[in-house]
Amino acid sequence: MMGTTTKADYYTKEQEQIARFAKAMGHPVRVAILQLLSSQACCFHGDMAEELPIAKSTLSQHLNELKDAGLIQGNTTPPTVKYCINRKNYALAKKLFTEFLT
Amino acid sequence: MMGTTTKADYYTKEQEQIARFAKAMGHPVRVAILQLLSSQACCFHGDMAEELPIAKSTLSQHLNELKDAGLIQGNTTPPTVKYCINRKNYALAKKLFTEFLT
DNA sequence: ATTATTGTTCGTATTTTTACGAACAACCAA
DNA sequence: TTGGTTGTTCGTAAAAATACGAACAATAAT
Repeated sequence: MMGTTTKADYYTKEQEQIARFAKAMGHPVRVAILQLLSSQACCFHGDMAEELPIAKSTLSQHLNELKDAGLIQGNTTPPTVKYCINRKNYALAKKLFTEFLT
Repeated sequence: MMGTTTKADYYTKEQEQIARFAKAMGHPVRVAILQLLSSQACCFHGDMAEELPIAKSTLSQHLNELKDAGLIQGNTTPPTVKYCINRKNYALAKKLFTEFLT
């Protein structure tokens, strides 16, 4: 099917990337998580579970979305998991948003 | 029910606001719309409908979400509608994101 | 070997998002 | 009045997001 333009490739990589970061930040609990991680070097899942008004299984889902978007990274040392901001992508997000919102 | 903490008021206003802006930007087509509006002073619905790979009714929905989030504003002069960036909130979003992503 | 701790995965339910075409409303032109 | 243009609203369908508790896995401690 050469020459067709599907919806998958209509948008630029940059548009997709901005949307991806933005979507990950598009829920208050994920904003709260990022702020927690950003203020304190790193954080254990359990510490966050205590702070936040959601079930631990729900927290896992949100952490996965942030991880999939590249905004955080998790370090498993069973039975605990330590999460940190992915500084490289965090900086990229800042750059993209700053340019975008001009 | 004094003294209860519902989910509605767990998050700070700032967290809610960041999430709101981010959510609005969390779809490639809405990123594309904002870029269109940002580059050319303003834009008519119809012009965007031609550029974008979605039905006009779908475009209306996306424009409404951006409007509800406060990122754009629409000026109706029937039968056309002219949309513009809401510069005040655009700047607010930039400020919030920049601080947040530090 | 049992038990306790931590976090993920599974199953499920509810809500929200995304998308489309058809129908409609509002205005201008013939 | 009859069309023509523009954009919204309606009805609907399909997909994704959100949330929870129960069950599970992996390790450390007793």
